Amino acid sequence: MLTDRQLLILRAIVDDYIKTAQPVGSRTLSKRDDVTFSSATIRNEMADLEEMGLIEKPHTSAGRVPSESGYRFYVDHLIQPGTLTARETRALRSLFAHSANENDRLIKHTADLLGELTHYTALVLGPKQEQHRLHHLELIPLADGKVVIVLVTETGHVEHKTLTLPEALSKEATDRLMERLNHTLQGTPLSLLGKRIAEEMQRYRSEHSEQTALLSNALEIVLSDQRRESPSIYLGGKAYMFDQPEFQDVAKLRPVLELIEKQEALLDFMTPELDNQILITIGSENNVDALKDCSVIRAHYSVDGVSLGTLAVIGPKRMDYNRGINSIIHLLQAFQTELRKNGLD
Amino acid sequence: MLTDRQLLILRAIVDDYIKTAQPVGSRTLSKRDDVTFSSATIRNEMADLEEMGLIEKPHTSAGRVPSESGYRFYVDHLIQPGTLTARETRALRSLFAHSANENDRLIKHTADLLGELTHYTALVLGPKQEQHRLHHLELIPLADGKVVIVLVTETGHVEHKTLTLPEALSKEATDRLMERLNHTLQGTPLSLLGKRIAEEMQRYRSEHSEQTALLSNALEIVLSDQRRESPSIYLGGKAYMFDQPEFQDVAKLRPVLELIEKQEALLDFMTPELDNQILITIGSENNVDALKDCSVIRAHYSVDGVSLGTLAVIGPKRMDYNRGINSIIHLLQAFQTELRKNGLD
DNA sequence: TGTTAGCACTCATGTTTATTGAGTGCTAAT
DNA sequence: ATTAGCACTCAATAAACATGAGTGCTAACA
Repeated sequence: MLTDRQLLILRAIVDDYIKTAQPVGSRTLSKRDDVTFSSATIRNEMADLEEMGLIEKPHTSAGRVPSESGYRFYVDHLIQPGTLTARETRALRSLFAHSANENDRLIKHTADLLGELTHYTALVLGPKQEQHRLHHLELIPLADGKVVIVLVTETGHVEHKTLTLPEALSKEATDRLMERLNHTLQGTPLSLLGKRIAEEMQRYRSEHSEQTALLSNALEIVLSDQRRESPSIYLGGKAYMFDQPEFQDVAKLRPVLELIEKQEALLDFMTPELDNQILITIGSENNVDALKDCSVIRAHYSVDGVSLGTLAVIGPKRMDYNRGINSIIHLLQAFQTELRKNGLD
Repeated sequence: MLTDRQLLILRAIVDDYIKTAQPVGSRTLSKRDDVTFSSATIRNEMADLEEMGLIEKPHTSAGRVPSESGYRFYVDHLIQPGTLTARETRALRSLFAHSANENDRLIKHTADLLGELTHYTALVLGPKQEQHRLHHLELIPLADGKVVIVLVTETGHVEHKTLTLPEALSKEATDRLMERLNHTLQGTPLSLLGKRIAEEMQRYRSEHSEQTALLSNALEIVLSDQRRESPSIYLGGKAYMFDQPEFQDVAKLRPVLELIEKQEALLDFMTPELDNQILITIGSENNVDALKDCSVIRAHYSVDGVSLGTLAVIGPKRMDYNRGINSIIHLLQAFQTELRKNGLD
């Protein structure tokens, strides 16, 4: 167990290092107002903290730097909540005021805002569409046997596909088919849509003419394909990565930026098993090599108890956890409110 | 006017520098197979070329490096066409084979492909939607007075907006309105849609009940807004930027990557006055500070004589112009063919 | 007269050597 | 238990030097 003084020193080291990115030495610390004891005492305590694995020195004659365990301890025990400044709260409110009632834009907006609040790169994982329920299917014929099929969910989410049919179809036949599909499938979650539509089509084909077989086939393929589309990830504040001193080296910067652009890779990362709390992972805890020098703060957002997606902030291990956590908490609130207002998507 | 020997030397310098990124000296050159004269002679010629402003030296005792004018001359006079390797052509064909018949994907795909071919970052400016003509409007009511309006163009392009109406509307009223709108507005270019719809609505409102005034108002706002959406830009091969030795310094890399993410900034850049040729701009010729160390190759693509958008490759001034130009030419062909097949978008 | 060998000169780059100073650990005195 | 004091370490910076790739110029050559 750590003594109060050790806690004070550890917190001071982490705080200082977060601010300056420079190893912090005993003399520097001894000059702080809240430190009443001498640098020699600090050195002794530091030696102990180092033995416990909470801090380390880059080399013999350098100051101390928090180790990963040090950050972990800091995050778990030493962070004092703190709040957003009035200005930030105002910014948050006014910025949301402008946001459209389309959820796509709202999400993009949220990502930007989170970046701006934290000065780190922000990620927002959009809601999985599998849970959405079908509201309406519309089939719109174009020239040349091409057909646009539009799918609207109960939440107002719209998807569309274009397909080309080898033969023209009679309007009556398609109308009949669509009416039937809409009738039978309304309310089906997108995740089941593929299967349901296959069943329905089989029944339909046995009852009806060969002509619509073509269409039904195409529909089946197209709509079951929808299901596979993974939710998208929105980025905000990408440029903040450039500001971090630890990423001034392109070799360090590159893997992070590359990972961030890779939707697939991020997907795993953004859908962690996660109690309804905020999850902070530090360096190697991320289990992703590209993020071994980064820390990530994640939180799920939900509406009416249904978890929909994830907010995340990504920065160097020497991240301002306080600010990150606070920003994400506040934004989470505002964002969820906004989402609920829009009708959940 | 340059002598043949000077041309040979200039070309050799540029070629060499493109390959190695190292200043090239007279001795190195004299060892090439196609050089029959001595390093001293080369030095004399180099002095002349330098006097003409075609090459320069980073410092007194370094080799020579092409100046911007040097690249310009090289591009204008010294490039020999060359072709893609068989493997590349095959890759190109097979990759397009997989591409969906949605133009969005086709374009994204093209951007990736262009990046892969050139090993530079590629940009594709999507077609302006202003020229598209309206094919169909569909209005789909959701719960809570929310309404999704879906717009389909003759080319199969789909846009949608969600709006919230303060009062519920009768099905008949909306059906009547939509039928009329579809009838009147079909074939209207999106660029004119805002105006047309305003006119039409005015007429309509005078004829019909107050109730639909709400809807028509909303529609007017929503649809005229569409017009403002600028065409999007697709990126491919972003990561190749990291490979360039000239961008190993974050300070150099940053402005370029930042610019590339900025849709608005790129828009100007991607819509240049451009004869139907390929346009190459080198360094300061780009008139964009962030690109002062870059060269850009651009080409418009068109279908049936209508210019639709732009392909571009962006790399260091020391870019492999040959490869860039060839790739863009071949891809341009393939892409346009594919687009025509899809029906122009 | 154009070409080339030769040579002095330049200057980025790399290596070695000192110098400095921020930091530590340990010990002895308080 | 705390702290002053001191010897020690080592990154960082600077200065001194060597190296070598490159140049420009001149004089000899074909």
